[in-house]
Amino acid sequence: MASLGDLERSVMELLWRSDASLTANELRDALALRDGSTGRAVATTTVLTVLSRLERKGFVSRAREQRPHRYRALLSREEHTAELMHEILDRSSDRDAALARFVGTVSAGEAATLRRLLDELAHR
Amino acid sequence: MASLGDLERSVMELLWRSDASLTANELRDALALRDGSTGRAVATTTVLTVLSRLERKGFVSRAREQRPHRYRALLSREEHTAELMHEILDRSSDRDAALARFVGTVSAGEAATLRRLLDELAHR
DNA sequence: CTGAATGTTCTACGCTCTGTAGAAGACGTC
DNA sequence: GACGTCTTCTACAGAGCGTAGAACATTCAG
Repeated sequence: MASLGDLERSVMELLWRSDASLTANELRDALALRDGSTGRAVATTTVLTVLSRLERKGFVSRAREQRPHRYRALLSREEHTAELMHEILDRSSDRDAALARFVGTVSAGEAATLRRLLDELAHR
Repeated sequence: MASLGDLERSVMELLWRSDASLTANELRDALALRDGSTGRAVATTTVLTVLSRLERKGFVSRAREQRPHRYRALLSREEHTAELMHEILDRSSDRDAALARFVGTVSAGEAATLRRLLDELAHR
């Protein structure tokens, strides 16, 4: 999976947060509002360029029928995160050893969550 | 954690595979040998530049006392993988949801491995 | 139907990262 | 102190990203 730049990531965050699809101008406004003064003030064309690149990279889809075009994330944030985790595991020569390290470093709460998830998985 | 380019990653792979620390020339030779014809033939200075950058990024340490300098990975490959997985989880707004997606997509064998690891964790 | 407003694509530029390596400098040895 | 070995300095090209104006396309009000 391709990696994301800062602005690309910000745009994806907004798309992930929004169930509905968004337009370039909505995204520009949301970027400007986010975090108040920290928020980026970017031109609409900038957002459109980023969206084109995100589309090319396979992160968003675009509804071309409507005007203005509406964009939405192809994967949910969680799916995206899960995919990245698998990708990283795939790069490791020994997946089990890497998993062991990972499990060894999760918090107690997360260990409990993992147990619960694995139980649910087993009982289905 | 900074990301790695192709050559940087190849060098890290070699350092991870080797318990001992290696010199720039050893790494150059290993790169040339690896995968036969696919192996990269790079100049020693290229390797040294990459090693300097890896040192700056905090991936390798260098023994400056000896000549030639010897380099070794600061983290094991598994530690590195585990760190990356945490980093990705940290970026997710809902770690539990992301974990759930992840667990939902692991193979049966890996699920079993995870259970075993969590059991060991509990009994210690 | 036409002009204005709105939206999209094209083009471009500067910055940073990475691969690449020669040139120049440092070091140890004979 | 000269020679070979090793390291640092400097440099450059290509790609990715943020940035956005200029040019083109579409829609809509009148």
